[in-house]
Amino acid sequence: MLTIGTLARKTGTKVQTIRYYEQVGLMLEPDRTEGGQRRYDGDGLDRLAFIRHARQLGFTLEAIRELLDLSDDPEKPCDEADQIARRQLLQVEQRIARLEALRTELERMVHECSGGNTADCRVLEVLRDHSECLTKHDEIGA
Amino acid sequence: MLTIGTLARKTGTKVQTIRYYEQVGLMLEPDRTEGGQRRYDGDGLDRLAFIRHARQLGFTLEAIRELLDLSDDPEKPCDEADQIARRQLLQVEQRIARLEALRTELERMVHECSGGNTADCRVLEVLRDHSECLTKHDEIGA
DNA sequence: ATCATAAGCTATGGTCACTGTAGATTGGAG
DNA sequence: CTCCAATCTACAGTGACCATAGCTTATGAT
Repeated sequence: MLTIGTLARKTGTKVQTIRYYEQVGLMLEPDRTEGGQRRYDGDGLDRLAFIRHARQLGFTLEAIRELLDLSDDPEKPCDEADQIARRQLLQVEQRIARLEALRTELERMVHECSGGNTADCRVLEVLRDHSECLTKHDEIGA
Repeated sequence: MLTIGTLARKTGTKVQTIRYYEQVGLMLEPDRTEGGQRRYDGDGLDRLAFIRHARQLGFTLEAIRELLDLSDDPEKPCDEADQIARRQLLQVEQRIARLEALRTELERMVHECSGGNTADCRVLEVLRDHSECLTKHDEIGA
């Protein structure tokens, strides 16, 4: 039986985060000691590892919830899990594309800065005048 | 003189967002009509355009605050603005690197899914067992 | 001059995925 | 039995907004 702290260490998760996952229904309510402290078994560890791994791959908690539901029912067809992963892949690809446009723009800003004073700073100038941009970068929140 | 709604349309910003920028001190308090409605001039428009453009390039509001301060004082040396932009570039590059690792992993998951049922779904399997990963992807929040 | 209504106002709460804090309680080692 | 780290609950805060409620103002039509 693992304390929440041990579980946290084993999975690289903050203790509060585990409690948060329980609160939002991703982690199941574990057994408690007489005094009310959580004690986890192997299943709890597996489930948390699954959640953390999916988070590292950028899945939202909502997507992870779906994946866990699928995972709990081994008879269901695999399509849904596949769909979720494909959606995630698409999102990652879009993010990369947008970030690459930003990188280009930032590189241009930085390389053109010749080190005078802010009155003729290229960085500020580019920010002031969007029309100087070579790339499109229209959405906010990379 | 522009109403907040017109300013919003011209810059592709939500009205509430403009009021939020004012609240956190990024936008200066504009003149008001007798009835208390905000009226903006060209400076307000320029300032908002600057903010939005910087946001599109991924700068945080805190970084934008610094950039605006620099921009307001044309005598200051350019180094600081350059530093901020370089930091931003570095962050963007790191994000791209991490997202590319995720893309690789997700592609592998998706391509190996042969479409049975969830019991032997590769997507779920990979999520269950981190050791199957070929790439490192250790931080959360791409 | 009056009226309708679109657009503005403030204040507050919600989002996502946590993180941090305060103050009380528990568990295990010495 | 005492001590202290670890745990507990409950709540507030983060960033960068977005949405809502309930009210007031500005403007164009009559």
